[in-house]
Amino acid sequence: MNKKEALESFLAVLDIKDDRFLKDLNAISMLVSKRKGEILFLEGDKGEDLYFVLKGAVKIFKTNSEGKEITINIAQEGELFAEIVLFLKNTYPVSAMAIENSLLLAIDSKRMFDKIKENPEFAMKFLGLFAKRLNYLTEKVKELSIDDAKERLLGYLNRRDKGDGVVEIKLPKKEISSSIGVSPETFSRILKKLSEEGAISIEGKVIKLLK
Amino acid sequence: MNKKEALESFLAVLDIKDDRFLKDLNAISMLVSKRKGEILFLEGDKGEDLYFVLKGAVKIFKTNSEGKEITINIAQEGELFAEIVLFLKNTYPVSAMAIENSLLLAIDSKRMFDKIKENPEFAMKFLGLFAKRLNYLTEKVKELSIDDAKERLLGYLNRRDKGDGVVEIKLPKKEISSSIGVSPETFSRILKKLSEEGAISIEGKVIKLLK
DNA sequence: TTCATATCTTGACCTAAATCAATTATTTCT
DNA sequence: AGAAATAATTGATTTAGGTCAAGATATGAA
Repeated sequence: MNKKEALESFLAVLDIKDDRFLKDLNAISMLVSKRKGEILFLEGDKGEDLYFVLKGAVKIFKTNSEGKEITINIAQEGELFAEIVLFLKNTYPVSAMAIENSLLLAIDSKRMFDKIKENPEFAMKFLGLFAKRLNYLTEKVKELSIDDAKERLLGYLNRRDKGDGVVEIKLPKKEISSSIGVSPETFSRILKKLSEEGAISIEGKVIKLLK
Repeated sequence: MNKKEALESFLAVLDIKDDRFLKDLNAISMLVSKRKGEILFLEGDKGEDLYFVLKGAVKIFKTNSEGKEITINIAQEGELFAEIVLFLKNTYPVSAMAIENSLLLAIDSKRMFDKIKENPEFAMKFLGLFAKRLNYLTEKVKELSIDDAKERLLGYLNRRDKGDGVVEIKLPKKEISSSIGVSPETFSRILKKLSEEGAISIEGKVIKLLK
């Protein structure tokens, strides 16, 4: 994938159809590739870039003083992350690690901020994007505090069901378990139990939601 | 408080200093007062208003199928809530209840949306506001999944310490406990334990953070 | 002020899910 | 292909914090 294609897919996600921003965006962004396991930034790092995922997957996570970790989100193809640096200048409030070999578009947040200010169209797109993100996090807060592990796992699967009840597990299970706030052991046990209860069927990396 | 003062304090929070929006905003908003315990809206309700708290406190919460409840946020004087309806049209994704007798400014979201579209200044303010909210929720997700009840309670107190180590508990303890995702019993026990350990001292509604 | 209602505290008990430990599978690298 | 490393499963054990119950305080209405 070349830079032009990258920018086009970024604009497509923002739902901006004409090409007049291509040159502008080209000047404030660059392609970067990261190998699986590479850290992009850690919480507290100074940094100025927001990212758009062209290929691969990046885990956004937080760690506490005891070394425990929670995955806030896994950004995959077509998703933005760290866009918060547009407004909380200077330091990243989360950490990010590539969990697959990934190709990313790194966008300079200061200059992107100016673009947003100059173009109400961008501002509205970002507002819509932030609203979705707020909704996602609100739901996550709810699940983590009042839904049990089984409900959270079913929630995860249901959100990925496109209507046919078939969900392909593309990420390592330990990443999924961390993203629903559950230990890998518990994840494994619940999956087994759901299968025994007849709620799902498991064939390799494909899970079918029954009933 | 009259309508003009209400609008002025709303604009002050948005950090907009001139008065040119006063008339516009007047046309799309109204003062409403709610008694303690009154529901403003429930999750799933159709609704078009976002709110600004002039006086009192409003609990924003979510409930699951088993009737368990988590407080997402308690909006107090000078805070906006339900601003998400600006972008997720039609239905509220959370519920809201006045937990004190409250005076609110209800703002029509459709017409506010148009104002934001017309005035990049508004758009940027809302983006900044959303960014803060995203940060708050991200921190909350982290606390709920990897911090224990004691750390969450200390986090709550520390965020309210303005530097002198003195925190006044203005809200009912059961509201605070729900907002940190803990049962009232556990809340009570941890407070006692912290006091015994010498980490805090409690004098009525005032808690002093020692160390 | 007094009665009624709601909130808070404390104790006893229980349970969901984490942790620890040991295999077993699956990737990845040479 | 084979070895080494990483991920996933399963069992045994522990524990943080929820629930239930009872009593103590506090709040508010008449």
